[in-house]
Amino acid sequence: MAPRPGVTRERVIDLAVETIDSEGLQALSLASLAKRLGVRTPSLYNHIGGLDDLRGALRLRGLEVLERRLQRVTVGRARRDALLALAREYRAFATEHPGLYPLTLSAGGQGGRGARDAEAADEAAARLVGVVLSVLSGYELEGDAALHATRALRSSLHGFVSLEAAGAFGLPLDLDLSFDHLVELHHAALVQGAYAAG
Amino acid sequence: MAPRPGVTRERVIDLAVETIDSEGLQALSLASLAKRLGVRTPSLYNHIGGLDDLRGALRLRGLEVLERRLQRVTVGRARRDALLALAREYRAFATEHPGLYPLTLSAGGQGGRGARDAEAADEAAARLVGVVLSVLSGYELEGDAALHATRALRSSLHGFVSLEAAGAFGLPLDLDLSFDHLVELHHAALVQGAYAAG
DNA sequence: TTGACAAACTAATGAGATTAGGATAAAACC
DNA sequence: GGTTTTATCCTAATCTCATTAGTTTGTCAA
Repeated sequence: MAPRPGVTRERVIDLAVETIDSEGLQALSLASLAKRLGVRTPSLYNHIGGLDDLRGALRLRGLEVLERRLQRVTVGRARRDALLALAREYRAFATEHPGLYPLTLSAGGQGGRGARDAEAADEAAARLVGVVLSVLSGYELEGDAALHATRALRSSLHGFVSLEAAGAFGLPLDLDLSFDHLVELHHAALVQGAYAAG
Repeated sequence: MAPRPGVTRERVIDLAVETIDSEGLQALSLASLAKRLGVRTPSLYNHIGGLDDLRGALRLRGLEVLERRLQRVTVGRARRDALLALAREYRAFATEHPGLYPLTLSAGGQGGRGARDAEAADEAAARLVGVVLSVLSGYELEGDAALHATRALRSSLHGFVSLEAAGAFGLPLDLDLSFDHLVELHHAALVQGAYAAG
């Protein structure tokens, strides 16, 4: 299918993921990717539409992996069990992919080559929210309450892992414990119907 | 004090704040700042140590303003009153400063010209955490519980405003309501001593 | 008026993204 | 097997930007 079996879009993306997770988001450059792939920079344009397109592809990749992981750890579980599993897996993903994780929240791309990716990423993001909603459905919320609860949970999870990654939790206090406390807080609120009025 | 009253460090920083809040973080460049200041790019180096130094200065600026604002709205209030005021002001700051806000969480700088700024920023960040701790002190937590609660609250606040800024809350459901729900969740947990075991 | 100094300038370098156009190897086709 | 097609890769060039070096020039103070 492809003449001269060398670089492929997948290989570029794979290498980009490795790069940003080990060296940080700011270390992502077409020049360094090309060098590590043994190719000149402009050659990358045969596989990706440019840096923005690559970022869009990375966003899609991250969302797909995260959604799959959350899906996997929550099947067969419900309520507190499912909630804790989902939360811990979310944090694990962010910890293992410190570069990829923040890209999953970047804004969708514009037009051009990455339009398909942007659309697919939006769908993956919707499925991801769906997984969270499924977990919360075990608490039998009704109407808008489930949506408010989903937003609250996503906020707490994203906030915690972001602050953790930024090194914003300075004090020498167990982070795992803090995280579990945070999740328990949500569980308690869900059990006690804190969202009923909403 | 200064020959040729033209550009000053403060003016550069002020203009940088305007730029990132109106055009986004990625729009920050020495070239555009210099042009808007009516000066050649290298001249900026008489006032700032470079782009990294400028980012460090912006981080400091953001932390100082945020801390001052949170301080102001919580004096004379306690418990639920103080908590809600602090949370809303936090969100207001993030909304009014979509470019400056994320910089407040960036990692501290290294050496060189920005070392003083980095140190000052760390102190401002510590004061900011102090404000949150003060608000939570009204709930009479003891020991590590207060720290866990602070982390939980910061996580939720940062997460919400980040997701909001990223446009990650897609559904047409009132955001103000979701936010207040989230804050009430923390209030309820604090009142009910959810952190007692910690 | 003059000397000192900060602030501004020009010139140059280097990294990086991106585009245009030509060369080529591999696959597809006859 | 030879030919055509096509995707991949290349070189060359342009553009933007950050940064450094070295020089000029206002402005203030003595």
